[in-house]
Amino acid sequence: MTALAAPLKPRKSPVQARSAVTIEALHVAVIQVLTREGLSRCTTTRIAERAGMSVGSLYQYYPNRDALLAAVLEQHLSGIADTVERVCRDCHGQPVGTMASALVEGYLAAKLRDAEESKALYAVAGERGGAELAGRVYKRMEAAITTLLASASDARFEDPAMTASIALNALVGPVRTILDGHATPQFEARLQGQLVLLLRAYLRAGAG
Amino acid sequence: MTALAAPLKPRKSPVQARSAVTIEALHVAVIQVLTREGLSRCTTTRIAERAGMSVGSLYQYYPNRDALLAAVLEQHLSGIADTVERVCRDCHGQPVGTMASALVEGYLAAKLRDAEESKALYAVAGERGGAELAGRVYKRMEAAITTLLASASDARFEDPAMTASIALNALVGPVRTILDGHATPQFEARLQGQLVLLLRAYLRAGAG
Amino acid sequence: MTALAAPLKPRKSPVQARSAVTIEALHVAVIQVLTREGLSRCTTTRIAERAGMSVGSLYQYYPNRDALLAAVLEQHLSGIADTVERVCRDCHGQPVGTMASALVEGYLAAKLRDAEESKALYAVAGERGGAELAGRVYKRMEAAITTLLASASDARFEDPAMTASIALNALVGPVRTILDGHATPQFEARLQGQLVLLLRAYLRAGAG
Amino acid sequence: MTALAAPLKPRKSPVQARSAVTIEALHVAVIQVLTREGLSRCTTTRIAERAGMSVGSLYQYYPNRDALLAAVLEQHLSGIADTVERVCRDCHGQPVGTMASALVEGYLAAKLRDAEESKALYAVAGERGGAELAGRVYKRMEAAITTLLASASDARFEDPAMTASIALNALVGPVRTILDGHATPQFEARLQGQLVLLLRAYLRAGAG
DNA sequence: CATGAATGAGTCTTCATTCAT
DNA sequence: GATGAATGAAGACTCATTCAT
Repeated sequence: MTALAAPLKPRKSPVQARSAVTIEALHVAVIQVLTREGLSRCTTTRIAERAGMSVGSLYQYYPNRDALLAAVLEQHLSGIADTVERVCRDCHGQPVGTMASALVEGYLAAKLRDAEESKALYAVAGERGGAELAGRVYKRMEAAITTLLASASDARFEDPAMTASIALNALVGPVRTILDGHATPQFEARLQGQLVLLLRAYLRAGAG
Repeated sequence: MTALAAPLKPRKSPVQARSAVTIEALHVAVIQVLTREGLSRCTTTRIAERAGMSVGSLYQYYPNRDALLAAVLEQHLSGIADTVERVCRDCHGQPVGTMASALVEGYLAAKLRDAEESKALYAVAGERGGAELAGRVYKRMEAAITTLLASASDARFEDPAMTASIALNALVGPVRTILDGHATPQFEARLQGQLVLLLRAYLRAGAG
Repeated sequence: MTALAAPLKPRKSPVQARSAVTIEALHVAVIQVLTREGLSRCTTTRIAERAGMSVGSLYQYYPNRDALLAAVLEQHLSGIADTVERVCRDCHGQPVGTMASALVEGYLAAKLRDAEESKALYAVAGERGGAELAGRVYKRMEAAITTLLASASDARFEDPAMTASIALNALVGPVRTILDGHATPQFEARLQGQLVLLLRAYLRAGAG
Repeated sequence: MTALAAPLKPRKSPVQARSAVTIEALHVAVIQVLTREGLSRCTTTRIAERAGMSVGSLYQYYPNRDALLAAVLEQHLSGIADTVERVCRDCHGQPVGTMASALVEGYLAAKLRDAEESKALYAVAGERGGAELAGRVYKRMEAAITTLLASASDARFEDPAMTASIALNALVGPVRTILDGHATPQFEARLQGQLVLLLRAYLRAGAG
């Protein structure tokens, strides 16, 4: 996966219903193979097999393995970013305490909804092109949070972009720890509360 | 890298000076090849070549490629953990504000000292066994920080382990963002200050 | 192209105008794809696409890829042979000097009229069955020239067939050199004159 | 074989005796597979199998299939060119009649010595890069013949290069006809005599 | 009849690992 | 102990051909 970022889009636009179904089957298969076999054993043959089609068909929809993996990763990350953006719109103009809890809840919910998927895709994101792709999506979230913070009813930030970036990235670590399975049940149970605590404290401290 | 977690230790104990030197050369070579070629092109032949020895010799020291990669990853993460543990010993009994800044400084310094190495190894850590290995090392750091927090002169934590874990993981995300290169120069410049802010605010908020 | 020599003829007799048009479109497409992509990338899908039809339709007209390529090659070579035969008829009974210049002019004109086509088809002719096909067509030309030589008004050949064959094949090499592009502009410019010189000299020398 | 001309040389210099033997085995195998199966079925697997080694070994000596085919073609053509050059040196300063017969004899002998090999390689020479390679070697022969003609004791050529080129290429066609098998036994038997006749007539006619 | 998605055998190429020297 | 040639399984990708729509 040297050029994961290259051709991200399916070859055929899923105009026909069948295409959409096939593409979805491929994405699901990727997650499954990734989960069961790991990235290095996530081969086109195995993906196609699990998706119930031939390798040839896979290549009818994606120009190469990397494009497929990238598409799956992008779909996943876009979903997370969509959630964060929606949360940001909903909290616009609220006090920072509300923002903090809404962000934590939204991000956590989005990431944990398909925990398997989230976990499986960390490996893909770690590859060359995956990091760039992830970077682009993170920028979207950062921008949304920046706008959000600037609208806070009870605080004023000197450098909202910086604060937004730190805030977002501070959520990433702990959530990944859970997904990677290095967390005790306790940790998991109390995570959301602690993250709200963390974010509120930081936002309040960071406000002028 | 199907069994990254398997045999971590070199076959030979580095009793002889030559072994230690050879092993070190291999580790350095791994980082270089990883950086220049990426994980998928980080082959045993290339590693051996860059380390100035034959593939055969490589297999004298490690039973297989995964063991070598795992050893390099472990060495790297152990180094980070050592730093964190030292910092924790040094700050024992201090106020939380001091602890926060010391932890941030120590962790950042350790990770950014060999930024190339840190970055290169993310891919290795993403592989099957890498996550578990990373998890084990993180436990060490978590334990050290837990002990540290419990010794704070100006605070008392209800669940120091939980707080330690969140605190540590909150550092991970932002640092990775820098290493992945998705950070603006501004971000990088002000990172340490913001992380100290973040950690202090969280620790104070989390203290009973 | 394992069995290039196999079924040469289209499945449908071009009774219907549409068939003839479609077949012609396919032949043109073959030349274009061959020129732009080379033999190994001259696939049925690409041919059909360029001919403005589906692969399925292509198989309505030819039983397989090799049959199509063979048909195109045969059409091309037949055209050359037709020209040579016509020239031979036109010069019947003339002196050898006239024959030589007419043959050279006719062959050169036919081959260079569609230089791209001629050039593209060398690769096809090089394949297994292509050589046999080419051999058959050359026999036609050889026969025509043999008859021609036997009718010469100013010469008598001991073995006209032999002389015809050598004469014909002596033209082939130089013309191919031009088409392959290894010829200087000078060469090209003076080629016809030299070939006439060559042929006249040989025919006169070969005449009893 | 899109880039047949690319890396022509073996990866390892055949310093060790074993290398030379292995390389020779590969070259022989290429000719055999080419002869028995045709160019399109001349795969790396089949070549290696016939050479009595594994595919991996093949790739230890050549970076890819095209490089191997190109090397075989070049070796063959170089041999022909060597012969022609030697003949040209030997006849330097002789009368054109002598030159003509020596050239014909030399070229024919060289090409027919390993008729199978010569025949098999026509297909390779037809490929993209093969034509260029062949072009380069032909230039060598052309140059040698040009020098030869300029030294003729009994003739003076206005444009020896042009004459050399036509003369050389006029040999190519008839010889190929034999090798392709489209020749009657008669043709073959009398070929040399006729070619000498052809060349002598042309050279004498072309001399000022 | 036309279409073009699906198939899967077959290609080239790479690489971890072994073992004779 | 060191070396590096040999191995061959496995991966990514292509393409001729078929057949359901």
